[in-house]
Amino acid sequence: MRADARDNRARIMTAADDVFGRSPSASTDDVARLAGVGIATVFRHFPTKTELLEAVLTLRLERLRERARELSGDAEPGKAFFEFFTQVVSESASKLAIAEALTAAGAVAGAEAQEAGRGMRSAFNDLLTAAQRAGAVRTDAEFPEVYALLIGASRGATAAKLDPAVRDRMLTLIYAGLKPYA
Amino acid sequence: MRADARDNRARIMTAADDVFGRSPSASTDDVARLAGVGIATVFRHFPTKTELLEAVLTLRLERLRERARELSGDAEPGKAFFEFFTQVVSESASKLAIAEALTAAGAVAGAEAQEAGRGMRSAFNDLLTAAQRAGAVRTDAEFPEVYALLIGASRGATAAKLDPAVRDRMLTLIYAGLKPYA
Amino acid sequence: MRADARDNRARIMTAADDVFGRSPSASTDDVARLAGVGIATVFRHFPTKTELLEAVLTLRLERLRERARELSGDAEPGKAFFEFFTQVVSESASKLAIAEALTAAGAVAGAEAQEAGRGMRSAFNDLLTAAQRAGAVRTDAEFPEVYALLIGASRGATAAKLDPAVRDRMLTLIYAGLKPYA
Amino acid sequence: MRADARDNRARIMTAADDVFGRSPSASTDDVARLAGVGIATVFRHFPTKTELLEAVLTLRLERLRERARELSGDAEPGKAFFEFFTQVVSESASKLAIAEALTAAGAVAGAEAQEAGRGMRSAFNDLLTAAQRAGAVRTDAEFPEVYALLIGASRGATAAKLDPAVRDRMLTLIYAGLKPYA
DNA sequence: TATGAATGAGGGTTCATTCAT
DNA sequence: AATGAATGAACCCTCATTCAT
Repeated sequence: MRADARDNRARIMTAADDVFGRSPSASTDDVARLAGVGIATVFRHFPTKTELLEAVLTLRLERLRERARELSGDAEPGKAFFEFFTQVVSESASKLAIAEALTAAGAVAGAEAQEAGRGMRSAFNDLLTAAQRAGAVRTDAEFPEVYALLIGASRGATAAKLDPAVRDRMLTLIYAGLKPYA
Repeated sequence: MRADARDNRARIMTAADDVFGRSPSASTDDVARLAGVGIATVFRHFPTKTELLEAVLTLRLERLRERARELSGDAEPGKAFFEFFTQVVSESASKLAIAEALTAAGAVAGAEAQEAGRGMRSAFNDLLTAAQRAGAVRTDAEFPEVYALLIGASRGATAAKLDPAVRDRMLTLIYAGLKPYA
Repeated sequence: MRADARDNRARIMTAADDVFGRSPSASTDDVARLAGVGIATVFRHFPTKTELLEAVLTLRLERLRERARELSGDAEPGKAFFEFFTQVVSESASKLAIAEALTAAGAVAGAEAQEAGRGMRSAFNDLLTAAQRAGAVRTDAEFPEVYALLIGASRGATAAKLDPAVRDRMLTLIYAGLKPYA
Repeated sequence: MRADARDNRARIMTAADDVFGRSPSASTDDVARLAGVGIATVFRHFPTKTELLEAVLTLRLERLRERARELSGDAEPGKAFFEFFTQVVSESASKLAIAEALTAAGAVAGAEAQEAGRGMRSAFNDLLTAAQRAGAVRTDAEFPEVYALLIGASRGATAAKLDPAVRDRMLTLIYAGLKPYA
């Protein structure tokens, strides 16, 4: 791939992340305009709008996976787990795409997106397990329901455009339910 | 209103609830086709697609309000509160429209929908307060964050098409956080 | 025809004259609403929108014919002719239907409308001939071009929403051309 | 602008001029079909039907302005004035769009169309003034009413689909009124 | 007879995708 | 490889006309 092509691809991804983060029903033209390229260029890189959306989701998932991995070496696994959870939900409030990405993580068609979803969930599972081992999260909580909670809290924050203070109190309630002896 | 018109209106509402319950971006044609009427008939009853959507949401909200009110006289307020919560989330899993209704409850333009939203939230607040008085829900949990939890759990269940067992375990975690001394 | 039916017919005609006088592209619903009847009643009386329009034109033409006939007995034929001309153009400025009627007078399909058109033109021709005999209008001006002038002045006044003062000065120019030795 | 785009734009304009010249209520589809392009292409060049109509009017007005300017250097200002007047009215008989353009010249929203309208009226005014200075047109006739006459004669000729001979005799009457000592 | 309801064809407009430069 | 232009299917909505009450 030529250098200018790689550049364009990156700019399209950035633009798409921004545009779809604001409004998932945005048009491909919007993306092209923000990226400063012609619309045909977008379709050259992503033959289908769906593929473009999947690429955005994949990027999001990979970033979340990275963050989870960074935190997984933390000395305080409980703090690491809750910090990750909080960050995801907080960002979801302003980035529709994150909540979409979390949801679609399992249902998406493309191979790359699936792999990214698996990786992200795996990293999140590591955080959870470590926190449980450290006694910071009750051990009878299994991964599927905790992940469902993460999705729910994210989508709830996104959809309702939640007041940050309310969002934090909601997280406090969730964390109370996740902690041992609760 | 004439009998046949009332019939058609009801059929359109039912069809719209079904169609938008599956996909909120469905077309008005889809609704008309499922209802078995011409598209102009839909527009005669609901001059705008927005008004049709709002009517569906309003109906949903009114049903939820009814259910909440029925439960509000229950002898065991704690049980009543959690039962309502569970029912809402369970149904949301198969009916997008419910989650949409919960979210839109405050943001919707139409007067009727707004009133229905207020009524539903008020009835849910009554359930919450009674449960708190009965010692079944911690008293430092205030309405906004509990409602946010309800929305989040509903949207999460909807979006992820959650396995029912997982959904129940997720609710268990949420309830653990809502109960006193948790 | 029953008495109530005759009443309704008259009310529909009045409403149509008003509505189409303002906007020739108005809908049949507008007419029905202003007339205070159901839309089906309009179509019972006038099976086609075209027929309704023709009825309105016919009425207009008949009124113009009446006015021309009233003036045809006037002691001063010249004054009568110019008065009629001025009245028609003045009213056209606020009633689109008049200009339409004049234009359509010859091109309309319905038998009644054709008859009304012939009657109106005939009465106008009488006014013209009398004025010419009285020496108030040049005798080499024949009916077709004088009628064309009437149509033109009417449509011009209508279309341009002419300032009344300008409209009068325009008529002065036209009359200067119509008078003998001019 | 690319060559093919410029070609298509020209073909759309030509088609629109033709179609709207026959019937101002024609559909955008009609224009596209006659132009031999897809309907979306029409909307790409003219985002709104109104803008397309205005473009057609603007073109007409500019052509009239050009013709007026060409004639304004004529050695016989009187002949030039009447020739322009006659040409406009003659063409209007077969091109609705010209009469529409004349009428809309002052009432149109778009900046270009307004400018074209001003330019055309200004050029016509020059012709008039020169003709008056040369003693070919009475000096007490001011621009507004002469312009109103032009509009009226055009619309009259258009609407009535006037026989050319009658049209010419109508113009003779009008010119008689415009000449001095009349 | 009068009415409101129902209808389908059509209108303007948008958008994902393909084509030509 | 990059671009702007072209496309047709689909969407929301309106209206003259027909049907059922």
